[in-house]
Amino acid sequence: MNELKKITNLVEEELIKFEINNEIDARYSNFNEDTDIQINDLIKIKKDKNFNEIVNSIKEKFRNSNFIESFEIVDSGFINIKLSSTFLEESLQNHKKNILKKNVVEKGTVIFDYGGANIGKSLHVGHIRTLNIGRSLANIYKMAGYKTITDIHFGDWGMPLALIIAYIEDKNIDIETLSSDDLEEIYPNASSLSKENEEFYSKALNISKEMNLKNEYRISQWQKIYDVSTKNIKSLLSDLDFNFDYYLGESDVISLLPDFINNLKKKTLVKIDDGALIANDNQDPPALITKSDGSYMYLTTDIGTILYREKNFSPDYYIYVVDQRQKNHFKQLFKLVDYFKLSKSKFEHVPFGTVNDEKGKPMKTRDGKNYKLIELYNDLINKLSENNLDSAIVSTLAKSVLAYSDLVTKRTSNYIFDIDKFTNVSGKSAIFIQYSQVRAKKLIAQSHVESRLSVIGNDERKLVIEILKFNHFFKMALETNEPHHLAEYAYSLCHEFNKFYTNNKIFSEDINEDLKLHRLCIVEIFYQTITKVFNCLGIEPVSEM
RNA sequence: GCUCUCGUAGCUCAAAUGGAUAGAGCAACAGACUUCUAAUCUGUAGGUUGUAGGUUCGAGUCCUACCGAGAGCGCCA
Repeated sequence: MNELKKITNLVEEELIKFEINNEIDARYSNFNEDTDIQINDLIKIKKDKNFNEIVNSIKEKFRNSNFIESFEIVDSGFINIKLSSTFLEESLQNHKKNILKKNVVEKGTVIFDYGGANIGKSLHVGHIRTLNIGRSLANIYKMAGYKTITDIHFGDWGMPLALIIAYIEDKNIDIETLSSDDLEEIYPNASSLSKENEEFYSKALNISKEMNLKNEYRISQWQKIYDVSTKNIKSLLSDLDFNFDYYLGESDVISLLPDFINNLKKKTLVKIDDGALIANDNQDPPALITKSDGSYMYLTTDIGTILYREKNFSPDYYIYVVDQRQKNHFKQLFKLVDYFKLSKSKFEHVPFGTVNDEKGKPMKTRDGKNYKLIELYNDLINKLSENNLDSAIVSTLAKSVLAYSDLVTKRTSNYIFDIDKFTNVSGKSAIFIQYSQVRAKKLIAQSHVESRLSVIGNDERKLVIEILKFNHFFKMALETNEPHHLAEYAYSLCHEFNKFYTNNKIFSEDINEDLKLHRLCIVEIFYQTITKVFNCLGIEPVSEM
């Protein structure tokens, strides 16, 4: 339960006496020095004939509450409350229990589709959004009590693969000795060739069709490309701590499609239009199920994926962490889920903005190619290596920068990627929160006696209140699918801790034993909380720095 | 042309689903290390929240119009 509910209950109980059933909301506030929380809802009943009586009744209640140290009810109707030490202590103890609780599955199953990796294409800076947001949300949902399943959903079928095969044949490239670096060069070349050379394009179209018909030779070519590319992508993702429960792809679901499509035809849920098969549900633009040559498209494989997931996972909730430019695609897909009766589960597209360069265009390097994820990672390693640290710690720090610098920005904004800001080691950064966490860890390690909480004084209360805000931001991140709320919170929590650290010594001669153990207890709870936040964000705390 | 998203400090971004005085970081300037890690902390300066209206006790947030930016609109994914 939200600890502030104790306060709002007091107000609600009084209102009920006057037959008012409004739900009261309390929020943390920095209105002034004497205000920890504010309640705004009284304004709504200001016209009530008993208003003055209600106010007096609430005042009386507050005076008798040991949760409230002081309060005021101003004329405009705001209630400003300073919380008592008793309240803070109790809440902090509850918070600690809550945070140390193991994840228990008590809600439904949610499947996360994120990562956006495509066979034959290198992971580039644009991929960090789906990877970070997806991983973070999966962690958050897990903590919230859901069973989570993560699936990268490889783009490993259709025209891109056909283009690669066509190009390999066209240029007589030896498929047996193909490397992933070769593939990364081949795809852009094949793609541009298909745009200028019609003959090449129709060749690829034909290969795509042959793949769908399970032509043995094509499948064997496909398999070789698939093996080389997925091995490379998986290993990079694993190095960067992006691990999935499943590495399934479009290719895993196509076998489910022929029967399904035949069934749709029988039920006349689809019809031929301009030679192509479209859904018969009058969507505008129409939902294209197969091309006029019968081969599958984006929607087709996504439908197949739902069939697969229903059969193998039966999730209650589907979350797709995919670029917001594909909004219409998901709108169509979700309409088809109902129209074709694919599933009764909840479907949600969690869109995000593009990562742009300083001119506002999607991120590229100077020569016009994509800035690869591995390059960014190496650049970070180089930058952080300047301080003589163990290489394992440097790589963990680099990975935390990769996550944090991306996750501080609201999901939907198209943000401008700036390497200097991204790798910033002071201010609001991964390095800052890692440093704070290390400081706390070091303090805890120095103590050999069990800490214990006592009266929360003025020196500790700001930090304590900041710690208590965890619930709010966690819930906010969960409800809006926005990890940045927790990333912002990580900064303000650490900032509050660093202030505390600077101004209040613990292992100092003038600090008595009680106060020492009391402060250590708060530091411990800070540490447990920030560790939890790290976990939510997909960041691993370093041991030292 | 239609649809969607966005416009906040010099720059990059927040802002509790409508609350009081719009906050951070960077950059600038000024301070704090004989004291648990200064990758830290403190202070100064910086704003008519694109413009004009509207809704109400109250608007960065909701509505309308306009200006500006970006994205998407049938056989790519």
